[in-house]
Amino acid sequence: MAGRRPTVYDVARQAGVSIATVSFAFRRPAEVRAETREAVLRAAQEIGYVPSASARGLAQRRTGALGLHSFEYLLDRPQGLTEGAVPLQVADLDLDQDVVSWDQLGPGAVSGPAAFPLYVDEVQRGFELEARRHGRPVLVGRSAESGGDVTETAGRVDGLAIFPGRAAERLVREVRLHMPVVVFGSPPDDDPHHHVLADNRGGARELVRHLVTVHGLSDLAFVGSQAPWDLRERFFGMRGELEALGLPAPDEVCDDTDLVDGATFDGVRALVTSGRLPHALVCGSDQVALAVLELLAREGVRVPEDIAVTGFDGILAGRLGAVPLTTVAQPMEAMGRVAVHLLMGAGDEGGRVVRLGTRLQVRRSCGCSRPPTS
Amino acid sequence: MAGRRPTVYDVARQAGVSIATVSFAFRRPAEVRAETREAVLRAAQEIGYVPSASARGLAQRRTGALGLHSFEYLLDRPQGLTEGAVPLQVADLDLDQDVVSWDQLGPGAVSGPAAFPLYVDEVQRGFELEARRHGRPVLVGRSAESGGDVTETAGRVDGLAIFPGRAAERLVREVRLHMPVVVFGSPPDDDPHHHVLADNRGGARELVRHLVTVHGLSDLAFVGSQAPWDLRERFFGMRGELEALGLPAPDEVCDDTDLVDGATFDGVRALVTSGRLPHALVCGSDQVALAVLELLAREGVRVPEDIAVTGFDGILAGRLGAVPLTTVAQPMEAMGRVAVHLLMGAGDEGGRVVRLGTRLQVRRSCGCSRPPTS
DNA sequence: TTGTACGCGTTATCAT
DNA sequence: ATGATAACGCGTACAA
Repeated sequence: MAGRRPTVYDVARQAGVSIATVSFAFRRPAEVRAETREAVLRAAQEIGYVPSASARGLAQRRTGALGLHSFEYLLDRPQGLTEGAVPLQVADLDLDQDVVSWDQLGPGAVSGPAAFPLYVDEVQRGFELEARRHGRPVLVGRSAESGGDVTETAGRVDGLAIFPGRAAERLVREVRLHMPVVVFGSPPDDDPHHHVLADNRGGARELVRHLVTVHGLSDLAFVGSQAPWDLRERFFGMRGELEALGLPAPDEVCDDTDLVDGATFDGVRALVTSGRLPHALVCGSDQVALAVLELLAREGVRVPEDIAVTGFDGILAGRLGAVPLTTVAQPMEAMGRVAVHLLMGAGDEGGRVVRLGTRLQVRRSCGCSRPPTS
Repeated sequence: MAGRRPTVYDVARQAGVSIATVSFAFRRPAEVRAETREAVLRAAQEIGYVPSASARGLAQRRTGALGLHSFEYLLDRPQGLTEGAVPLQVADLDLDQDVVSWDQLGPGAVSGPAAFPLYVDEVQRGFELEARRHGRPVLVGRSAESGGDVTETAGRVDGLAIFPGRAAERLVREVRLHMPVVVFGSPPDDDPHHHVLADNRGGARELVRHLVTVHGLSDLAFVGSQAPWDLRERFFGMRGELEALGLPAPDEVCDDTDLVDGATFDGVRALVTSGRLPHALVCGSDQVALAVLELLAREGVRVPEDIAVTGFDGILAGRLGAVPLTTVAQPMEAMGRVAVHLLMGAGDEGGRVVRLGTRLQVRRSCGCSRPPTS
């Protein structure tokens, strides 16, 4: 199994031909005599020859793969955002036993439904499916927030899609890659990249309209950091719709918690303690909303009876809790597919901006008892 | 953005040094004078230099990446197994609009919860997380059942994990790759590969014990193709436990439907039509069980009142249906992590076999009303 | 149809 | 500390 990997030279020698013939036998089978081709393929099979993508990529100046790189900050949390279970440490296991029992694995044996699949994962699925349709392997790279190793991923692919994460927007703008690049959910600047994003403002407006006109709620508060561009957009959308409906709109978010380690939600806590709850907490993302739901449950605040809570994204976890989450769904799989489509599009130089529509997903947390759509 | 990718030569010229110095500046920063290093890095940044993984891989004889290849047969089904919604066709979209509305995207806008994440996806997540921990990018390759392009993936990585899928077991046994290989859920043959699998027999036995001793069910029928090795193991486990409990065990499965296009479940249908239902349908996998649940619902058979139904795997979709599925959970994330661990293990030549324990997941479909565990 | 020879961009081994 | 140069394995133009 180990040992040096066989090369065309080995195959050529084995088959009694030249390396060019070996290459031809693989790349243009039609242009080589049948029996030579057979001999070559058999020789290759026998010695376990696998063409080196490195050498091929070098010769052709293209790797053939597409890349997806995400800057993540909270990964590797088996049970979800707020519960801090420790991920499985494989090195600590004794793998030589007959059976490694479930109990030895601990909570990291399976990915908790609150931790997977998140937004990134669902977009990634679309990316993988569309790449497969084009016969392209996908290289998945992930790095900690603002880590510089995008280049590690970029060096391996012909085109790259990037999740800028929470604070890496600037980094992305400065990156100057000589290949097509798609950036998800970041501001459509005058950079040379393609942008794929959801209609954040439109989605937020539709959500607010629902809360106001269907449920008669008027005092809405926004929860979520304003650092990421897309969350800012959602806040603006909320304000815009409130104003359009002739209601007062808050100037500031009521809580700018970012979902880093030990998210405290001081703003929300303050509201709860003061006893002066708004009618609804409009959260910047599902992950924020789920954490807020957990907090409220601990504090004895009932949702939706005492207060409505909404999210944004449409991740699966929002359906699973005790209180199913009303949210604005993004077309996540579609976003991944569109990214691949753009990366494969040869001619189009410039940075195209593709904005995809959202869909209001009404569930229980806004006060709807029998949701029209699941 | 386009144009030739800059190389070390370009950087060298720009910085007024030799290519060796450029290489050193990146790889052994300590061994180069501070100001030259600065100059080099600045030059690289300016012209957008990204090291070519192909060239590096060629020179070092290793790519640095790990691969995960799956042979799949049913992919790209946005809404799940039995409903045949068409996946999104990106090419048909007009991406130049202001906003591409949700309705134009159709059902393929998001991955249906019955289609994602499936078994493979959850294992893949563990694989990605563990690979990230080791600083390794992951190459995801997928091919249609029995497609030969494993080599496409293998040529790009230093180690490869393979899902042999439903019928590609033989293919995997014949593959002779000169790198560490992990095979998921296939028989631990005398091949040179590592094997990572769940305790299929043990899990099935625990499940059957529950059905018999807790619910008093004695007439159990197995549903699922016996082509895949792991499903055979589960059937054997069921028979073994029945015999151990002094009950008659069926010689054959009652339905050997494989989940290919238009899975018909003739065996199950026959049972329903005949009106002589067994006490329980023990399904070979969650996906089979979910399809069976759907079929029974259409036929007006109530679960668990008229018949119990169980699955195997523990995928998320099993929790989401109208009748939450009792199943045997595999430690999917852990399996992916262990695979990476084995691939990174340098010395160990031979094929190790790691068998991970399962856990009975009791929900409603077996007749339990208040499940002890969720 | 098949063989020879060069280039792809990087690393690493020498000299200097 | 830095520069010249030889691999690395494959594709391909060109020669035979």
